[in-house]
Amino acid sequence: MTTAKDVAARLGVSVSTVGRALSDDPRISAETKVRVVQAAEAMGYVANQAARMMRGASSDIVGVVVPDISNGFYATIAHALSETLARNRHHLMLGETADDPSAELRQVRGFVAAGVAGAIVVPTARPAPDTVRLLSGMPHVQLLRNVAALSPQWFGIDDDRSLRTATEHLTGLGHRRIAFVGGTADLPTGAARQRGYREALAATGLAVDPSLLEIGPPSSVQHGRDAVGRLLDGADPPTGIVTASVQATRGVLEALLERGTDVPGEVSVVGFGDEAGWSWWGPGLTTVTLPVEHLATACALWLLDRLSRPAGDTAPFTSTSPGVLTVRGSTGPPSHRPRSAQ
Amino acid sequence: MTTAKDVAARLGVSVSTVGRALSDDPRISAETKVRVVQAAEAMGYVANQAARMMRGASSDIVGVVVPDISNGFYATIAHALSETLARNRHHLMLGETADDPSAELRQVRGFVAAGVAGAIVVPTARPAPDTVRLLSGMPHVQLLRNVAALSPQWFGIDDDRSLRTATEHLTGLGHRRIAFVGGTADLPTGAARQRGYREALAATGLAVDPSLLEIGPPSSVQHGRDAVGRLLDGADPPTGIVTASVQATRGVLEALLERGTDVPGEVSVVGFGDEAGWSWWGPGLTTVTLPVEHLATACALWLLDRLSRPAGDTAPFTSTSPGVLTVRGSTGPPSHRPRSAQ
DNA sequence: GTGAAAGCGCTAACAT
DNA sequence: ATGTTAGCGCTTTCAC
Repeated sequence: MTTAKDVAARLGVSVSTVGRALSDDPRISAETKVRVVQAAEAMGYVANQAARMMRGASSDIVGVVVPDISNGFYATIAHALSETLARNRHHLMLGETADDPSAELRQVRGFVAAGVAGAIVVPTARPAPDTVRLLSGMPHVQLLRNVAALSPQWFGIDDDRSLRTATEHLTGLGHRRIAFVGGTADLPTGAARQRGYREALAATGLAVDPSLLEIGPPSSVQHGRDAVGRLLDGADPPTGIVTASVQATRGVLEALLERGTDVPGEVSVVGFGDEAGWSWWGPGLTTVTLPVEHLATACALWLLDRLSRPAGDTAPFTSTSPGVLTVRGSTGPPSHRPRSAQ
Repeated sequence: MTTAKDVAARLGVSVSTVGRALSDDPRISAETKVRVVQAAEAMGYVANQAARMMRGASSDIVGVVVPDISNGFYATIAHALSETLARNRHHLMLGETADDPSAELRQVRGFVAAGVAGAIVVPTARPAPDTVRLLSGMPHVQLLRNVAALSPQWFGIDDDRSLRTATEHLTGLGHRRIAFVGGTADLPTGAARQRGYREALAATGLAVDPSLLEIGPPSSVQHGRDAVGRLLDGADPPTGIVTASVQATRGVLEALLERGTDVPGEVSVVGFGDEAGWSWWGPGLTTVTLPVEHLATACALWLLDRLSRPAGDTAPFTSTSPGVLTVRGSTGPPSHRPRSAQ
């Protein structure tokens, strides 16, 4: 690996001259600068970041933690982050947690060891104390999920409003038995989405029927699948379903397709997020489209800005963007089948 | 930040004693070890990784370069890599190239600067000379794509056979006008896939009709969309289409849906890869399912093994896995519409 | 305008 | 069994 010393030797100058020329120091003559830059280029010189960091410089690496990169939702986010970071001459270290706090801790430990400049985190429901401590030692932002133990900087979806929008779409169509399929209230996102659902029902004077509340683990396709079975095979099935996570939506869609359920004839469905293929699922999925790319980009830009500032500049900051309802074919008025109750 | 020096000073021993005690050196007395370990713990000492790396220690970071992480295909790969690396106590630095050699170079420069232990690369068609040189300086493997300039270690799909399988499925059903929609032969993968298509046609004694060859940029959804228009609006449209990349498939599916084309009545389609939702696209997409996860896992394991070996152990190694045909509803016998030619 | 030298924190070869 | 010293590659005084 070529070092500054090698470049200096080749040109018959000192290492300090090389260093200064490459950092565009005003004291170096234009001619020398050109010579040095060309030689460095020709020799494939890349400054050793470890050596720089020993001199107190912070790296140009930003750590990013997501639950699961194979989830299209997080893949989109990672892409937006990666692009924004790259455009600003930064690099990305990626860690997956699978929603496991100990995996999260391992990843954050890796960030510290690598000396990342900062971190962007989609945290697990309850990060380990060590995770919290390590993250406190570096600039970081929370993305999507917001846990109180971490920094008060957060970029997220307006989860409450998104689910209210979804649910109101169904109440507006005349539905009165609307099921909710989503994650636990452990996660602030889960709690907010449930709240939106409840608010929308309350606004129409509807009570929440506990048998229509299908609460499962954070990001579980399986839970979505199982919920469909329980709901539609129940004594008094819903005429509408709102889902509250991308994975739950996925499961619900798959299960409905397998059962050959008539959508929206037998049941209307409003999804959460908009993944590849959802527009051509059955009659086309009516869904709450989330501005994930903008969100991720804004988040990355905020962190980059934060990194360029002197330390300690940490005013609480929160940014939420609402989802937008995209109406396709999976929702319609409830059918009036004979019903014992009601 | 407490350093080994601080710990040494507190205990009145030398820095080397501290270093040795913490690395469990057999020459240090048990009693001293305990004292040092306790003091280090109490003072919150964490070894400076940058300093270690300057001493030649390699990091536990593996660089991964993919064209585009928002592409579900690569997201799946990144997930498999991340999981395998994490299980082996390694971390992942992710770079996207967007198939641009200069972006690729920037990412690889980042890897070098960060002192990654090795790299897993899905290379662009023509990596920059600098990219090649930098990668030569570290253990690396090619994934999916295989360019001659880089190391002879490669894990990929048997592209030739996969496309032959896809094409033979259509010839077997009686199709004689089969279009190919895929990327240029610039990329070895593109070339091999075209070859498979040609071989399958040749096996049935069919000539390649240049007007049915829709060759476009590497990973372009748009090209897939445009190709459908040109093919179906042409004078003598095909009765079958095989696609040769995930993105091309995506484009073809979208375009067919928009046109409202009858599949497989008007045209049969065999896809490449199997993304979320393809099973419920129209009549269900018949496609060549690729063993990407196994491939990525094997690739990561190989690199990890390579990293644990003494340097120079670099026998050429190639592993290819074939795709498997999954038959769904998008393929059937050609319909016999009146035709001027033939 | 440029060179020489110190030092960041660590480890390993070389003393005791 | 422990201490001393050199040096990794870089930046940054301090000299000239």
